[in-house]
Amino acid sequence: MSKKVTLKDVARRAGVSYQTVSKVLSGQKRVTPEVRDRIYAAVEELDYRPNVAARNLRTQSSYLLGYSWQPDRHYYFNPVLEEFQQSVVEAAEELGYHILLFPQRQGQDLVEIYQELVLTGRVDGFILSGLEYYDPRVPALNRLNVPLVAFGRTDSDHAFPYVDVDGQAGIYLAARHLMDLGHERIAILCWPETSRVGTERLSGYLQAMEEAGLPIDPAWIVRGETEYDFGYGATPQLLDLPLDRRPTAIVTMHDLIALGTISAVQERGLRVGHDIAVTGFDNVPVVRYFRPGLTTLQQPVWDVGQRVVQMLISLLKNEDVETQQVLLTPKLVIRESTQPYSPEDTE
Amino acid sequence: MSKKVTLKDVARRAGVSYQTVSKVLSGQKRVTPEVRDRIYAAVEELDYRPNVAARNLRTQSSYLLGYSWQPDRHYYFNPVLEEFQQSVVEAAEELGYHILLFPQRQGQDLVEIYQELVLTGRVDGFILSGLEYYDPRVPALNRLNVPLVAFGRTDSDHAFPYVDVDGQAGIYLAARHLMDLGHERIAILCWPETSRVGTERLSGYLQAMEEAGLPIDPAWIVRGETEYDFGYGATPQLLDLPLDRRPTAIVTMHDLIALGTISAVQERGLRVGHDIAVTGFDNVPVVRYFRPGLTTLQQPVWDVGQRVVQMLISLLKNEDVETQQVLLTPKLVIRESTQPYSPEDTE
DNA sequence: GATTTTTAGGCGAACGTTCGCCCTATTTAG
DNA sequence: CTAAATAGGGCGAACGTTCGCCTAAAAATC
Repeated sequence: MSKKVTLKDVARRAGVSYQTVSKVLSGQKRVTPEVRDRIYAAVEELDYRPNVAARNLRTQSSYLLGYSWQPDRHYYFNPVLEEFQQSVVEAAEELGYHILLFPQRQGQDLVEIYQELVLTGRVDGFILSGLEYYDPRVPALNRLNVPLVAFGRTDSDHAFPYVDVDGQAGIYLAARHLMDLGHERIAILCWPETSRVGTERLSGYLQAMEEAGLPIDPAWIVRGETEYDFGYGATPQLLDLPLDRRPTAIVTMHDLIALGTISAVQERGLRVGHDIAVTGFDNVPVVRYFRPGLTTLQQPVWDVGQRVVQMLISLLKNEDVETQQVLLTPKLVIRESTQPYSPEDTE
Repeated sequence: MSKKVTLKDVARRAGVSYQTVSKVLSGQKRVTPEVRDRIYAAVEELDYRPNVAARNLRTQSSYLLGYSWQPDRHYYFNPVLEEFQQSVVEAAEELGYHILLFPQRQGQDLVEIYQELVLTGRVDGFILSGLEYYDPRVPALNRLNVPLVAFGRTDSDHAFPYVDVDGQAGIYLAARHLMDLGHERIAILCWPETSRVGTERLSGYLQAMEEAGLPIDPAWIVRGETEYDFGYGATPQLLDLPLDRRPTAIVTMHDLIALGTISAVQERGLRVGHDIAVTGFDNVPVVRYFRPGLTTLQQPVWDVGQRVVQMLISLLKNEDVETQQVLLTPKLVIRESTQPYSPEDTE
């Protein structure tokens, strides 16, 4: 392989100084058309590309955005983050940036890892996802004065730029939809109180119930941590309630919880949809393979990714960003798991 | 934020030249213990980290490995590549490298994209996945003289380093397992002939049948492209065969195909496992939620990722790599979808 | 026609490393 | 006791850009 082509090679061929070539290529200087053409011809003939290491050193930036996600090592299934990542990669490339992936092993000091990447100048900024209450990364990165934009929010102590999907509005939509179908006794399977996302989604349920003037039986709010197993395990105790307290609809935090619930409902011989309506969250691809089709909420994940990157790069360029906090609304996808409530039916 | 700390800052504090600091930190020079301690103390106090842009410029390398995967934009579900990516990220970091992600939009010139990253010095090498017959990336990168290691093989025209899972051995294992259970009429749902992975897996089936001296009815080999829908759609035509030609077991190329098959079998009122045994491939996480449990093949994906990275980095360092072509065997995971063949049963 | 402004392009410096070579003082060998 | 070897550390240069400033010629102004 031939040696690397540099600015000097181009300059020699075009008969100008290499600094002039640099300026012409970056559009910072106008020159006579002849010189311009000579330069571009030389670039073409030599197949010149600027060396990023040199540019990075000079401009003190890496044009790299750090990103990391923490999967459960024994359970790879996260279509939402998968789509988010892909969106982020494309958006970054369009703006001349790339995504640098780094690991976040459990047990290792998170902040340390992020700090290392900043101090070595590896990355210009970070994309965060999977935030929880009091996420240590936000204050740490603020202290290091490094830009970040998150997919998701944390506690409101520190103001920081993010794009998030409004889980409250989502569950509110689901609950309203059920009420429109005539359901009044609506239960919810939700995540532990320590989950910010869960708490927020729950509040959408509470809001919808309150607005509609529907009473909430404390037994209708069940908390759990796993996905399918939680739905499968928690549903029987809802179905065991006296008939006048038994919910006719179950809202869940996630599609997989909903699948567990549906399974439990079916094992009772109840009809999903009519007897017990069920909703999920995320519209994960595999729900396609289950019947009845699951009514669920679709997050505008691709859009989130695009906006996160655009916002982060604006921040890096010191452009002022209009809104630093964006909240997008999920879309209700209605399928067969939610049907009009018809009390005179089976059983 | 204070200014960046450089070698010169450390040197000034330690009372030596900055080049000496560099050499001590990289272990290239021995110095008196006192000087050594002074240097390390200064590093500690100033929290010094070497600047990677400068290092990259000087060493003419980026310590970045390029990786890209082409997902179906409207269908995010690829647990295997998800695990592979995570493995690769961790392995790279352990060896002082990072993964750079870049997009591969359809319709765009693949080779162009890879070339750009090489000529600008953005990456030192590439990790490839999702290879197909005559993959244009392999010869293109060879021509550019840039190291690559692939997860997967392509046609054997160009010898190149790869780590792959032996699909032939995998399907062979599945077929043998079915034979051990007494099955003799075994069908296979496979991918189009244009699929290298599919062709290879099919040959495992052919090998097992031949070794066992079992005849193959041409109707037992069905080809299709989608996943669940293919399994669901193609199975009835197998079940419609005259009883003496009807398969008692169906081997498939993928778990999702198997799920479609199971669904079709169940709709016929046949018992999955006993009447019709079914096997999948990949052991994707969601099979957990289906009953009966699916017998399938688990790829050692994590291991593949580790080896790919180790091999690539060895190549970059010009260390000689013993074996440039590694083939790992998948593990058969036996669940309820394969049971002993018992012909006197139902129907 | 003399002076000022603009234009085209050159030049030096710096970004923060790594690496080879050089020098001096000490140790070892003869 | 002298000559050679070694250890400790310094110094200059280079990696390939970008950026500000400078100069000479051409153009515009009075």
